[in-house]
Amino acid sequence: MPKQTTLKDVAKQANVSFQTVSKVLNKKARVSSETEKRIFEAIQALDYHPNFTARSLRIQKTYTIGYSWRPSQPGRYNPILDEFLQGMFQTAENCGYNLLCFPYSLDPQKRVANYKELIRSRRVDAFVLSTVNYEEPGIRFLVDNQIPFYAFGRASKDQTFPYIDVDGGAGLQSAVDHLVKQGHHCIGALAWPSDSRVGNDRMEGYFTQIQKHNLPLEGNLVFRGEGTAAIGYAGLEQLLGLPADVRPTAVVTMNDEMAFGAIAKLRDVDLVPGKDFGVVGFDDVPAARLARPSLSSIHQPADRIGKLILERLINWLETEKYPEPATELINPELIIRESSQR
Amino acid sequence: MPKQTTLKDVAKQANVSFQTVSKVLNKKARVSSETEKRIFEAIQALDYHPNFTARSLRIQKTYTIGYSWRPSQPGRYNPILDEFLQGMFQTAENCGYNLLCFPYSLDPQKRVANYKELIRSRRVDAFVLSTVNYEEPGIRFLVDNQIPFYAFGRASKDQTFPYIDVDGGAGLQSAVDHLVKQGHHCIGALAWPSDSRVGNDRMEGYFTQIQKHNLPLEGNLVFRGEGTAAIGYAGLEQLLGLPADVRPTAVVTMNDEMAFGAIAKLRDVDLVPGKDFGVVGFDDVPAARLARPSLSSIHQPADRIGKLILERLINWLETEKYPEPATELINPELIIRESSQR
DNA sequence: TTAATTAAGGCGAACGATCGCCCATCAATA
DNA sequence: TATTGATGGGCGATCGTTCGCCTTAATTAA
Repeated sequence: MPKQTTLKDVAKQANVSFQTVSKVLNKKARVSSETEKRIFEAIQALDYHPNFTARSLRIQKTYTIGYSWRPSQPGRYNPILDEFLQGMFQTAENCGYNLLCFPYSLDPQKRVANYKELIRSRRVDAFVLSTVNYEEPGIRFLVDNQIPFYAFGRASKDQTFPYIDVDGGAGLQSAVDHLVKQGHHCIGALAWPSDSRVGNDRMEGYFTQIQKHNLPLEGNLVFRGEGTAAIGYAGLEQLLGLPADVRPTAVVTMNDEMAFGAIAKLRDVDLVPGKDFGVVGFDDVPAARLARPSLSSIHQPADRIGKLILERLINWLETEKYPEPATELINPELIIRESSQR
Repeated sequence: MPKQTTLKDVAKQANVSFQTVSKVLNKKARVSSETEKRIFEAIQALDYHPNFTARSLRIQKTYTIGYSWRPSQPGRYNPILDEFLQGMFQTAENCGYNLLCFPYSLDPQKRVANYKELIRSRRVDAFVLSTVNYEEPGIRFLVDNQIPFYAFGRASKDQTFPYIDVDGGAGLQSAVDHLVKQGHHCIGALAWPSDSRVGNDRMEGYFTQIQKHNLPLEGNLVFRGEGTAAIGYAGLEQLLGLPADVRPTAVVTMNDEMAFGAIAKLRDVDLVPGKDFGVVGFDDVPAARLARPSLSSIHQPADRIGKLILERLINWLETEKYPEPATELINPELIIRESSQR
């Protein structure tokens, strides 16, 4: 590792004090345009890059934001991770910030310890959180200690903190509307277990819109389970087993995997997806577009959300003013494809 | 942001000089067990966490490793990103390191500028690279400037640098072996364009093993295109259109998407995947296990590779000895499922 | 008895930047 | 002539560590 060129080297070359060079770089100096020119030439000639660590120490800011997320289970995958991360990176770089990524512990207490260590050791200025469920001890810790952070997603309603979330409920409303327009009068749902905060937000939109259209809303129109293709398959099997007068002719689902499972079941009983039975997924995974029939699905603009979260968070850090409004909901977009059209 | 507790606070409480506290923490002191106890009690009581920035500045090390990767194209996804990242995070944390992630510019020159800025400003000590194709200017820059880095993947053969890669060729060899065992005597391939380094490494294994088994190896048994389901579909269509005496009864593919496309084609012409025509994918995406028929595929241990790369890189940084051996190949595992069994 | 060694810990300097205060010089004003 | 104000830039202090050298007292070896 070669020795670094420092302010002092530049100063010597330009024949000024090193503090003056610093001031010129930070535009805090009153210097003659002539010396300024000399300084910039020296910087060019020596290929000077300011030492970030030294700057951080003096300024007491790291320009670094911490992020960790729950790893996807083996055999599953996170459909928006890459896009979300890239969105954040972009904004971070534009604003002179960096993202520090660290492992997500499955033990909530250890998670809190992680946040604490990173913030107390001044490795990061703030955090981004995601995969927030109802009770996240990390959130309480951050709020209590007034540590700036933004979440992708809500928690329980009594916890207030800055977040941006996808309005999953609105997404499901538009899905129901769309299916109604396609002529469906009985619409089921393949949902997540009722301890899922994200799932419940989405289902609220389903319930609202079903009622609005005066459609049947019996308990057994909603099948709950984890979001796998197998559960989707089993769920549709059960819905198709209902008596003809209460049997749905379409389903909304909490993710595309369940939707694909449902379509597999339709095939097995010789029903044509779209024509005979409508299916709408959630996430708009790449396979949704490529599948045959292609899958209608609700798309989350992960890239935009990543950018937005970082903009808001950085603005908070720079102005030191708590964001207002602190919470925002982003409308997802229903992408209509073959699986829901007659 | 509350004021930080520093070494001096601890020292005052323990009634020693702050440098002594530092020495105790770094196990570089000879102190009586009694004062040592006092110091640790003070640390506990004040909840002291060493300031990482100050430490970095003094030590001239950041304990931070930079990583950026090519974002997945819209409508596609990176099947091993999450696992690879988590593997790296884990090892990094265990060794007291952190990962700094930054955007990947599509402009190679800007990529080099990015590396340079991060290393010259002393924000990171080293880099991890991935998605390396034949000619990566970033690699030349890092090698020329003797900046420590490890790559996930090889480049052209005349560039020597430390990397770990999946032995894709070995993966394809085992796939061919497996298909031969299933009784196939003519095996095609759905490959990537021939400017893909990763693709060519894999195909080499195919060619080798086809020759070893004395199977036909005509040019038109290999169909090339980007790794999408549509290309897989089109590719298989062409292979099935060959005269009966040179028509393959199985294919290996460069990724699972192409394999799924191929299976879709088989369905359309009423061939039963596995029984009538063998298909082996690559990547072992989650959907491979869940699809019907389930897809045989070649699995890359991304988690293990992430861990390994960081172990090697950190070892290099700590010992300051160029890794030996500098390059390693990891055998992927062929997961046999329905799509390749009769 | 004296010199040499060891234990325990103090202290100044340095890492590379930023910040605020100070001091010349010179022209304009009272 | 003395005062004011602006311009251009120097300089000490500081952020929180670590490192190496030094001091003092006690212990051991010669």
